[in-house]
Amino acid sequence: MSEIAALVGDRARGEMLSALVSGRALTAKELAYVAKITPQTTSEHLSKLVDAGILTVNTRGRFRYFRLASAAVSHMLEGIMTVAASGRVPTFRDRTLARARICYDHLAGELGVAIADALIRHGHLILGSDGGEVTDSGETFLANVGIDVAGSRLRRRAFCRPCLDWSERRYHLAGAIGAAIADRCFEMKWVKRIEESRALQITSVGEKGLLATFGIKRVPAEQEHVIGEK
Amino acid sequence: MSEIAALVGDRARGEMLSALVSGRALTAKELAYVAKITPQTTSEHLSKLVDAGILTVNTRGRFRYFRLASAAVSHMLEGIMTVAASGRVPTFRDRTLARARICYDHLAGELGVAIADALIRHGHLILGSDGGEVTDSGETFLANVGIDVAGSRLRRRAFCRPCLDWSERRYHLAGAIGAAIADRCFEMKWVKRIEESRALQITSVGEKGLLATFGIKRVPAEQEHVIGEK
DNA sequence: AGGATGCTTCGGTGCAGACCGAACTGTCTT
DNA sequence: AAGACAGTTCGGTCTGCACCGAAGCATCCT
Repeated sequence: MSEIAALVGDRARGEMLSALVSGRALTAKELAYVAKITPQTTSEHLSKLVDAGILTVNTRGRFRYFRLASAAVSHMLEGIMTVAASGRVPTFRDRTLARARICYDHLAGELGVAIADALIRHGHLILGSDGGEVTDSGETFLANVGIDVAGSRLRRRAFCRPCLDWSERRYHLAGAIGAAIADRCFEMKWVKRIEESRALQITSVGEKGLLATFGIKRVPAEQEHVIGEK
Repeated sequence: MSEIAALVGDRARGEMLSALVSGRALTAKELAYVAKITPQTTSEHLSKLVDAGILTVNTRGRFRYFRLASAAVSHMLEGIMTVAASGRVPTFRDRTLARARICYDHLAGELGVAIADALIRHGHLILGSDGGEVTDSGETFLANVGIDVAGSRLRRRAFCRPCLDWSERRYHLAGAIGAAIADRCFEMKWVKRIEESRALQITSVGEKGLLATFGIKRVPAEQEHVIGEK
């Protein structure tokens, strides 16, 4: 265990991994930039991370794209961030991330929770002890939003989990359906990435769309930030 | 983030933290023993962990008892173990832990999942998007087992989460109710700790009790161990 | 072909931090 | 009061490893 933690425990590697929680695949050079180190050193770090099964590589010509190897890795990183954030005074950046962010491949933060809540409240989604399921009405509903649950790739089986993380201690939708919803939100330009981070900004189109579709009102910005346990 | 991970990333500190995932409070000397280092060095490590908010101390006379500071810390550690275990060949020890173990203060592993499943199947527990709730029948049922949900300390609100960990990728019951169930299982000697680890052994009394109470049959020992994603 | 670009390998430097021995504080026992 | 025991503080050693410069290997462009 300590071997894995030690890999995350280096400043430079930590920066790289944080950048990759956005779910994007980045090249070695881009990662060198975010970690503020030379390409040589970056290369060493990356090969260690790949060897440990934390990252996977995808070579495209002379570029090598690195991404998190699995949802388990993303989950681990969020877990570490949770502990790191507790007891710390939330920065502006923290608050931005708490509002809406990408967590590997799905939406998290207040936005992610609000969407999951809305789906459940309207009976579009049922959550049981082992994930959940999209209902018939949910299938129709999502189809109207532009997500074809019945179609090929997606199974109705939903995977939900509580990003028991530093901003919300509630469930949001992960897995294939969560990823599809996130993709669709990008497609419709409801959200867009802030800088190169995993924080998201809800566009004005998005605010209208979210209200009309899910009944989600703008989250007041001055809302108190909840941190840590109980 | 990397600061927290670096703290876990040391071999000696990792051993100590692993020992503490059992939920027990251990003294500095005991931790020195499990980490195989001298008391001086242990002291340094422990003060770092306490400063970082990973551990809390409880001084009793000349003894100082250390324990994990929060469920978030426990959760983080399980997340790291998940990644560490994936891709590794499961050892006998892994299999023992996968069967039944203590996760901070509640039951995890196959046993933890089986109990949560049984409660849901019999309508004693409902899980929603934000944790769950013990039903009326559940309250009666648990009272018969010796757990007073209606009583003072416990609220009906259940906190469940998927220990998306290396042994089971399904929900089990955590929080106050999960802890109460675990306590009661110890009280009735249904389970007992193995060695000084967080692994649990189901006693013969326990096997009978679990079958009679929850309808849980003995899990076949030769069952294949599931590791990793998907 | 020649040069630019992305990335890796190698060799050497320097620093952080894990570790222990020795000495000290505080608590409990007899 | 003396000794045992739990834990800490201090000083010093030594190793692991993050880092970079230089050089090498692919791939792409023109």
